[in-house]
Amino acid sequence: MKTFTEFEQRILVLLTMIPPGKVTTYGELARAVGRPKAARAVGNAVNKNPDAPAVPCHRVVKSNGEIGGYAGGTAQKVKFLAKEGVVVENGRVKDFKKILFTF
DNA sequence: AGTAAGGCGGGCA
DNA sequence: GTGCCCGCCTTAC
Repeated sequence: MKTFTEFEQRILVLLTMIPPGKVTTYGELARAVGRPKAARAVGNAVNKNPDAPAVPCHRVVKSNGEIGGYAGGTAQKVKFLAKEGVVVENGRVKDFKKILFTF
């Protein structure tokens, strides 16, 4: 078991709460952990995501609706989202606000 | 122990 | 809508 920091663990848990077909933002996650300005830290935690399939890190997008980045490639991220019913256009989530899941 | 980098956010011109 | 700045938090080497 690697040294999972509280922060990381918190993010991972929150990610698992995200229902399929929905997306959240780094800012929301940061806010959920009590650090609304820790969006970067969130991205970092998610990036090191130990259980990629178990933790829907691909369901995390930027605050402006952009896909953001992905350790395996944004294309892969979009692919996964599309499979879950999330439509992505030109690197941005369609109806982002509508499928945005907030804690 | 200190430094660098990171899958960002928000505000302003 | 675009571009630029700074700020914020954490992890890893």
